[in-house]
Amino acid sequence: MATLAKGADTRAAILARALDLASVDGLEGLTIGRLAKELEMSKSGLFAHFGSKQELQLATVGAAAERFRAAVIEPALGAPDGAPRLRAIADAYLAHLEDDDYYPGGCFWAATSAEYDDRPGAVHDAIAAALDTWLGELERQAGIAGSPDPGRFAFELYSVVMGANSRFRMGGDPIVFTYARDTIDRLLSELPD
Amino acid sequence: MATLAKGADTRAAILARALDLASVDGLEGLTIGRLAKELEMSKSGLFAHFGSKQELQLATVGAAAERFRAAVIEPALGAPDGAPRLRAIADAYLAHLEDDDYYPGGCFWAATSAEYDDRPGAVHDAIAAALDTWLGELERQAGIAGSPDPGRFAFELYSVVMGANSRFRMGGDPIVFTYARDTIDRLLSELPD
DNA sequence: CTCAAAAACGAACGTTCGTGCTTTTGTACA
DNA sequence: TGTACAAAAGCACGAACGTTCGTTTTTGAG
Repeated sequence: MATLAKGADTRAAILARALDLASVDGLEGLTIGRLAKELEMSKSGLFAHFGSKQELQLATVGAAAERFRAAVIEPALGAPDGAPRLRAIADAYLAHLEDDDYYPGGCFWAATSAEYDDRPGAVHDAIAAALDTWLGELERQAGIAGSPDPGRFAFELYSVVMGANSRFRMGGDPIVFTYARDTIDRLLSELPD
Repeated sequence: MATLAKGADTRAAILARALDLASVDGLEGLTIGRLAKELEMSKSGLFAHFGSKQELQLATVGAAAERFRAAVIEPALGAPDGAPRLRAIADAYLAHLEDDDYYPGGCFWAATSAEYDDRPGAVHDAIAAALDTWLGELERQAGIAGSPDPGRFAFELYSVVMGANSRFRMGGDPIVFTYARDTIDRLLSELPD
């Protein structure tokens, strides 16, 4: 009983590769022809799994959300709510930026949110929803941790980890991770008790 | 004597429009055909000004650097070196994000640096150089202001203003500008005397 | 073993991409 | 007024884009 769901497996393989390509070239630069060539299958065969490029893009966003949850959110679920959870999430995020085995093009959300911030449509909405979910979780945990302004806290945390991604991608100097961790230390130390 | 340098004027008009398009669709999404259509001129006529798409992209990056300097750096030159200069730069940056008359797609550098962080080549290098210049100026001013770690200071300042751009573009809630200004207040208040 | 459904394929479509070549237009100066 | 030169246009090209079609291969259930 080698493979139960052959079609679903292929689809998963397509999306895994699509994630890598999109983190480098964006969701517009993600091309059906190139994706098919890399997977050694035909354009039309690949295309049939999604029916349109937009559906492929949406499926890729969904797969990115899954991978992000597995790499960043779930490892942090062992930490207690509040400040420890916030630290665990931030650590997991920064760690997965330093790990080349994840997106070869850095944070998928940094790349695609900058790409789609001005393009209305379903893809924009899907990315915005994923980011809101993440920021909402940061805000929720900041509230539990006793932050006087959880929205502001979540914004600062988001900014510094995204800034580290941006600067590391462009400048290549890993010292930005130290900067980011120091800033996170300070942010967390300002929380009550 | 209506126009002295007709060719140069056309070129400047092309680049001004290219800046707007690129801030929305990126430097890859910037297309010679579309740019020509919007300016009501022929593809080939426009193309002749640059000779290649990459030259157009590089010229656009140069024009973006000029516009950025005019909108953000020069208005801040009236403020004294150090903390006041840093505040003036940050204020000018945030103000020009709120002004729709500048890039309709938000910060040009946020959009294009995310786009090109993994594409090696001359365009990447030009963007990286412009960002390094800006961050270098922040770092220099932080040093003058007496920051114990100017590199870290510059990183934090960069992260928070870029985070404001990113969140405002995607979420649309202008409260992030308040968040950013509060964070900048705190950063500056930590500088000696 | 059969056979229908699912999956993948190959070829072609209309369009747009960047880029080259040739020709027309406009303008400054002799 | 004629000429030289820069600017813009016109036209065509090969390649790649997303998409559609009809066909072939693979697969799992009866």
